[in-house]
Formats: sequence, structure tokens, C-alpha cells
Amino acid sequence: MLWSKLFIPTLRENPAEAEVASHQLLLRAGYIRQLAAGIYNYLFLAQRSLLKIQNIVRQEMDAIGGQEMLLPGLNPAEVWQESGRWDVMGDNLFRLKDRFGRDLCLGMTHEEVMTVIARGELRSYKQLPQIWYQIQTKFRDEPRPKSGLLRVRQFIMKDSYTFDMDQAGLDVAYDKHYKAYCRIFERCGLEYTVVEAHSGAMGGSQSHEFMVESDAGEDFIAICKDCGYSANLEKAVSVPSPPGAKDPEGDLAPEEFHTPGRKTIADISAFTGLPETSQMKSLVLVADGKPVLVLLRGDHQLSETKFGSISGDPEFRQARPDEIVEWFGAEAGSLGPVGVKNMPVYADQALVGRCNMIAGANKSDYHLRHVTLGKDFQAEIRELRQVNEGDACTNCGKPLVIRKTVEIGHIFKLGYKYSESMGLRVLAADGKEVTPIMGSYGIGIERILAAAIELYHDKDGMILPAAIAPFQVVVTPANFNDAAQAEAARTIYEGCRKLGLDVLLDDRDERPGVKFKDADLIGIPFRIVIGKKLAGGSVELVDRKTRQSTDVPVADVARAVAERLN
RNA sequence: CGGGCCGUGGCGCAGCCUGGCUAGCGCGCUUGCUUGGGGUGCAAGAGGUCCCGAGUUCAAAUCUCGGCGGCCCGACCA
Repeated sequence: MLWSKLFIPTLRENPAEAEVASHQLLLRAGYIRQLAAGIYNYLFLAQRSLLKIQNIVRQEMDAIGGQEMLLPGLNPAEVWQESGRWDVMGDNLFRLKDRFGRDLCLGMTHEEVMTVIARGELRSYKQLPQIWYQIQTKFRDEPRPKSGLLRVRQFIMKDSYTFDMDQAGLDVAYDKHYKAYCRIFERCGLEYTVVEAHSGAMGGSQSHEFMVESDAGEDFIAICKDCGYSANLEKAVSVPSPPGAKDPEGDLAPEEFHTPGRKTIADISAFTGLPETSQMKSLVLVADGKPVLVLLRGDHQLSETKFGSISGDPEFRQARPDEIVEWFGAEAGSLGPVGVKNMPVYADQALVGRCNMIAGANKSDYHLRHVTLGKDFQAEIRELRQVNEGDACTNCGKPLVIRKTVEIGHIFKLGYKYSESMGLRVLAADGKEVTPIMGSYGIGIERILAAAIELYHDKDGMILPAAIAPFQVVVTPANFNDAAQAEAARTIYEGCRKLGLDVLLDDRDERPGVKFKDADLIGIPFRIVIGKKLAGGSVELVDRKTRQSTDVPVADVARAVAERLN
């Protein structure tokens, strides 16, 4: 295509509203323009890149036997009411009414609609397994859209759904998706990590997320570089670091001591001269309207996700000060487990094997020393803490590292939640009714582009992997008004087209500097520069990533690009 | 939903505190000349509901109140 005919509105300066690199570059390079918060116009270059990503996804989904469909974005309330998610989704679900006052919503995911199709049509085990997918627009009324395309209210998702007769079938479908996702992200040129993910309130089914490391991300993952263990921080487990000081020995009884005005773990640590690891942190939480006491080692943080699944109430909250006084007879800062009878007590694994620790006395401005789990109080032992950087890996004992990431894909063993609640049944070979087991699997299309930009850019612009760049090569005559250069440019451009390359000819009447800057900004992997060396019969082939320039004879340059792309 | 910042030609900003001529600057855009290997130089132009509404005032981009919109932090994010 000819650049002079295209709409590629590049900007010299970063728009003030953009903060993360991918957002700035997508705007500057003329890929996108904002329409409203979390709603973007995808202009020519973005659409080209997104279509390439979608085609890679499509090919790999087809390769595992996926069948592409297209479901409506506009959904009647009834199907969401059937699964119970009309209420569960809360404000994140865009809701509207039609002219007759009927409730509708904009689909944020399509388990329900897919299950409706399956329920209406699948009758026999002979029809299973099925892999159904679509590449379609999703709507989510995010409380806070941010970071350009990384968190938006309308986006394109590849979502697939599998239906199998049994767990073994689901395992196969899941594995197929796992491998297909790896191929997709590899082909898109991304460096990514697969992590174990939190399986949600739906039960103990398996889940993995595909993550790209980036400071612009919102998820933290823990990884062991040694044995390869990796998990979302919400789910990660570790061997806690050893306590900073040995516990006092002996069968000691709890002993009260005065701690006026010392409320925090750090205060008590400074006051006693003992490290934070010698204390028990007491948190009072309210789950399902009832109080729960949670105990952690002083230096540990509660994993809200872990507590949410243990308590069965992901919406749990912290207790209010007045509730704490009512239940404990003391203020926060002096709370502890000894003598607590009116609520369940959970203790984190890291407190097992410890003795004679420090905890609040349930009397304002007093603490207890010599408190021992199992002797001075009873608690249910659970995995409640969040992994700290440097904790030992439970597999191999090497230290874990924590990284900030963007989630680009998520695969999930759903189990029977939708097939059961929505009444999907088929007849098995023995003539009995069976409820199929389901899986669901998602890829955020725009996030692949945004994550690639986050990973691969420099001060001059994007450095896109060739597979997802809007063009593979740009032909840049230094001076298009020079007849010889213009002719060579056209020849090379046609040569590239004959080889099937996605080529852009920069035929604009601009200064060479402008053309170089624009080519760098929009991130085309290769540039063929036609200039002074044309007299000697050669042009320059420049690699956007390495900036290396090679002189190549005019007649060979198209082929040289094609070879480098392989 | 809580906290902070912001809204002035397409973009980046100044002006606002201390109200007052035709609302400025840089970039971009148009035309002409010039230049031609990393956002040339010169000249002449076009382009504005100063987010919206109400109020105060002789007078509002500027002060007051209300609203809308955007960004960031937090909460939230099957």
C-alpha cells in the first residue's frame, strides 16, 4: 500500500492522558484514538495488527478442532438469571431495557449462551466432545478503565467452551487449549509465563493464566527460576522464611505485659526488641456477616483470595472498630487469640511448630508473651498468607521471585456449574442421562498487541514482532522526487508484493528524517532505504530491532526480507 | 465508591492566584519558495462554544456554586 493514501495520524508528542508506554505509542503511532473512558477507536494500523493476531488465534484454535461461531453481544436477561450471574455480576454487567421494558445485557463472557445452544441441541454422548469458540466483542463496565488498551470496557476476546462426557475428556480439552495457547503466544512473538491461577469460588477445578511481564500489568506472580514453579500470587504457596529469632524454650504460660500506645506490629517489635516474626498478627474479618479471627505471623500479609475461598465469602470485609470492641472488649492493636470463644479462629501454616510468641491480650494496651498455638488456644490451620519475595519454593527450596504481569490468556476447568444450573443433559451409551462437564478458555486480543508493545519498544517507538506488525516491511525512498529512487522504490515494492510480503511504500513527499521517524514509530520490523547507494546498485535493509543496516543489491532485497522473516 | 490532578484551535502547553484592549506560544495544518539521509529554513495564511449551566460584576478563560468529562492512586476486577 501507498503511505500517501493511508490514514496514519502520527503525533510528535505524547498525549497528556497516556502514561504507560503501550498507550502512549498506540496513540502517537496513530493506531488508536479514544472515544470515551475505556472505549477506543481502532484505526487502520491497529485493526491490521489485531486481524493478524486474530488469524493466528483462529488457525491454532482450528488446529485443535475448534469450531468458530459468532454469538450475539446483546443477551436477554433470562439466560443470565438461569445461571445466577444476573445478580452475581453486579455493576460490571452493562444492563439495558428494550422498548417493551424487557431486561437485556451486553455479554461480558458467553458461558450462558453457549450452554443454551448445547442444551438445545446436544442429545447424545456420540456428539461429544465439542470445542466451540468465537472471536467477539465483550463488554464489561469496569470500575476503572486504565492504561490504554490494557483495561477497557469493550474489547475483543477469543473465548472457547468445551463440552465433554467426563473429567478425563475435560482434561484432554484443557490440555489441547494449553498447548494451543502456547503456540499462539509464541507465534505472536511474546515472551510469556504460564502460571497456576486461582480457580475462583466455583470449586477446586484447575486454572492457568498466561502472563507477560510488565510494570504496566496489574497481576503479581511468584516464580521459581530453578524448578519452574509459577503461580499467581493469589494462589502461590511457599515455605516461609525462618523466624528472625528463636522462640523462647520451655512450657511457658502466657504472661501479660503493658504496651501503652503500641498498636502496630512494628511498634511492638521496637518495644520488645524482638523481630516481627516473633509476633502473631490478629485480623478480624467479617464473612457472611459473621466474625472470623485470622492469625498470621507478624511479617506476613493476608492473602485475601485465599481467605475468600476458605470462608466461602469472597466479599468479606474487615471488622469495624465498634464491632471489634464489642466482640473482643479491646481495640484493634491489642487483639489476640487467647480466650476467644465466640468466633472461628484460623491460623496460618507458618505458625505451626512455633511456641511462646507475642500476641495481643484482648485488653487495650496490653499484649501477651509466651502464647503457643494448640496449647493456649485452638485454631484451624490453613494456608492464608501471601507469598513474600524470597520465600522458599515448596518444590525445590530455592527462593521465589515476584513479578508484575499482564494477563493475556486464561484457561479454566469449569466443571458442572453451567451444565447443571442450566439443565444440559445428554444420554450416555448405557441409556442414562449424563451432565456434560465444561471448560472455558479466553484470550484478550488487544492485550496481545498492548503487551507486545510493552515488551518491545524503545525511545523511537514500537518494535513489533513481524507476525503481528501491521506491515512486515516498509520501502523508504529518501527522496521520492528523485526519479531513479522512485523507480527503484516501485520495483522493490512490486518485488515484495510478488513474494507475498505485507509491504508499505512510503511515497510521501516528506523529508527523509520524517519518514524514518514515522517508520520507527509504527514499528515495522524491516525498512528498505533507497538513497545514495542506489547509484552503486544497492539499497539498505534495516532491522528495526537491532538497527543494523545491510547493503543489498536492488534485485535481491525483497528476497532478503522474505528470508529474514522466516 | 474514597483520595489527588486536570479540562483553553488537531496535539503539547501558558494565561487564572491579583477579573479589563483584538486569548498567547510551540508543534501540526494550508499556500508559495527553499531544502533533500533522522521530525529543513523563510514567508504568508486558516483554524477557538476558553467543557457545560447558573450566579457575582459595568466587565468572567480568570471569582462562586452546580453539573459533565478525562487521567492517576486506592477499593473493585467471574
